[in-house]
Amino acid sequence: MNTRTALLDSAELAIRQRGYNGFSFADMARDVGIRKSSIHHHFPTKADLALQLIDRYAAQFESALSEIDANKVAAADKLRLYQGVYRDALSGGSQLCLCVALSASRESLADPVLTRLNQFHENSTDWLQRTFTAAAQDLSVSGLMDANAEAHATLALLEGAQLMARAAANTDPFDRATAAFLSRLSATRNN
Amino acid sequence: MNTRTALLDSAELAIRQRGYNGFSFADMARDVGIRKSSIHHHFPTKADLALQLIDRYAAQFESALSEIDANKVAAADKLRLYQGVYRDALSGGSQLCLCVALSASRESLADPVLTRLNQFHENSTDWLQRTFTAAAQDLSVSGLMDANAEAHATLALLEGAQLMARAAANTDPFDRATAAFLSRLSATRNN
DNA sequence: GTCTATAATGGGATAGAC
DNA sequence: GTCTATCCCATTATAGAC
Repeated sequence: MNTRTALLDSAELAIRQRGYNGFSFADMARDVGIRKSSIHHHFPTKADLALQLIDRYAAQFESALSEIDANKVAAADKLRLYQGVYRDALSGGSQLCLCVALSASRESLADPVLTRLNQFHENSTDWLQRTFTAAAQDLSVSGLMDANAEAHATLALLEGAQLMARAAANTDPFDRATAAFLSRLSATRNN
Repeated sequence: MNTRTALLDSAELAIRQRGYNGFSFADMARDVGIRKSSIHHHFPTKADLALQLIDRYAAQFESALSEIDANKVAAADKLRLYQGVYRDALSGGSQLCLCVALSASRESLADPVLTRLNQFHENSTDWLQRTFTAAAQDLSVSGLMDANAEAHATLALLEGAQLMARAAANTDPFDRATAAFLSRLSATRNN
């Protein structure tokens, strides 16, 4: 495999498991099997690496959302899949999704990284708002409020639930926190 | 003022603004006006300091909840006050409440600190569950689901909303994320 | 209780050979 | 692209004088 890709993979896993401050060039070098000074050839600074990491992640996430949208299913089904993405990312409570991990490490991030992070959050709430607006049409979600409020609440709920589960090193808090949300989604329906 | 108290205050503010890794003995020493080696007289290690900090915080929080309970108001009013605690702690987006800041810095915490943190989360969900159970009696909250699920969802929502707002350095995401929650609470009623 | 002085460690980054 | 060697900095922590 590409050394550059191996470095990105190592960094992403470390950040998701131990946070931005828990990832160091020394650790990555040991992981990949090169010396730490060699990393600077691929990524001049730590901020450069973080920037490319979040860009790669955002692209993957966008494509995951497109895939969800490609299926012509009810809005409730899309929201169920969206919750599943966050639940899967937890890996049983051992890691966060990259965006939550970076949000939690805000104080250590360079400005350009912070900008991309907020862009990521905006893209997420935009997609959620569109989906909740669709739900108001297909009536697949119960107790609907304003779509913008629902979108922000859903993102906060899922990110907060990840944080709780990671603190407890257990999926349980995530499942409890999202149970009420899931129960508002109507049963799957192949329209 | 007590040097010990001044050190705790300085540490708490630093952690809430910049995270657990953004607080150092050097910074505290400058804040308080002593040399950093003198800090070890009051707190042998950084973990000792963190432990005493979270204990102090948990005691303050418990007393705030008792004060909320002391007023014989509807459950919805108590939940509104609870949301207000988290909103006020944000200080316009410049800091988190200590428990969220520590949750976000999980990877750097010593085991005893992590234990207290999870204890704090349990106390919080217990109080919320009792309050949602009361809401099922006084009918002051609309769209009620299972009290345990509501409790975990509310804590995750508030902590996640703080995280979003801190990332954006703005209260706005917090207000949007909690708007739907607030709208479920019936208007104030002096019973 | 506070000071000076000093470990001991680990972090990101650079220069220059190969 | 990767290496060795080195730099510079910040961090927590300790010893011992006052």
